Amino acid sequence: MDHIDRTLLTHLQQDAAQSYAALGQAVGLSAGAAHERVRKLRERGAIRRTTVEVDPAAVGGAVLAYVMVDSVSWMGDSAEAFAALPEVLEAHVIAGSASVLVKVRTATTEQLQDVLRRIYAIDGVSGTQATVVLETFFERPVSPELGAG
Amino acid sequence: MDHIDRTLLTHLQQDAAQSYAALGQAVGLSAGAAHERVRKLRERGAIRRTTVEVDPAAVGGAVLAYVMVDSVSWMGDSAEAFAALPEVLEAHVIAGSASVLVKVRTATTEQLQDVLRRIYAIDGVSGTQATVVLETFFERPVSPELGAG
DNA sequence: TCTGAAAAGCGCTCACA
DNA sequence: TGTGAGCGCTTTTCAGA
Repeated sequence: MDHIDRTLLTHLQQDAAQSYAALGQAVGLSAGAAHERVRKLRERGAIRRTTVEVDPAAVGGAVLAYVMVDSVSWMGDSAEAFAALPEVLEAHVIAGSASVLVKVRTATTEQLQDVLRRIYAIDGVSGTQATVVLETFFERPVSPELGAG
Repeated sequence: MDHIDRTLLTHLQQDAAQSYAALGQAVGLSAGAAHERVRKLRERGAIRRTTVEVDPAAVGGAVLAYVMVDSVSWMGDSAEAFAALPEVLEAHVIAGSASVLVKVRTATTEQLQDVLRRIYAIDGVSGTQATVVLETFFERPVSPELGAG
């Protein structure tokens, strides 16, 4: 994982549909060499998959909220319970008073309320504190340049 | 945006490198028709871009934290100040006592501390409350099937 | 809006350095 | 780990329905 690899990752994050010739030119390599490096980045798992970025508002996810989930028992193996709710995009075990932090997207605040009800129904959950987002400044992928430290 | 479009989006999220022939077969259309639908999804902005999913841990982002940022003044036009910090992956204006919620990834907790210092230096910021993630259950893209309501 | 086919471009693999 | 070239497949386009 050198500077060239990080630059390749940055360019692929911006546009994964570009040709290997263009990608190679951006880092001063031939198309074949760029292809080989990207193949290895996939092999190592640094690149997980090629995907498309979907506008949340276009598919019924205009309302964004973060929910602190309090519990009375250990939530360490409740991943599936949260994953079963399609509106829950992220679920993390956190340090602090609450035990799980989840990111939720719904079309309306009524649907958000329904998701909170379904979270509350999960075994061990004793309460929820929802924080509704009024405006999103930006959402962006992790910068490979952080690795340059 | 009908059922076919939502299915196309779901398949593209899973693998944007597959052929239009395979994509069309998944929804019962010819490659040409699938191509035309995807082209329109891009045109409308439902698909923002084709990208790669990068493993955060592979590029110096192993530590994840959410930070509530309190302020003494209106933070509505401080988007650039947060965007200038590469470790800040998301920044949202929120309802509630704090005024901005940010998602941060760093390699170490020492670097997280440094990011908090730089956030504190932003004009109007009066305090930060960081919540460190101990374990991530999952992080996934918005489900196009939400739109089926 | 779809199908089917033709043309142009690219991915992938190879021999070689 | 790199280059450059070839074959084969895919993207992209278009006429027709």
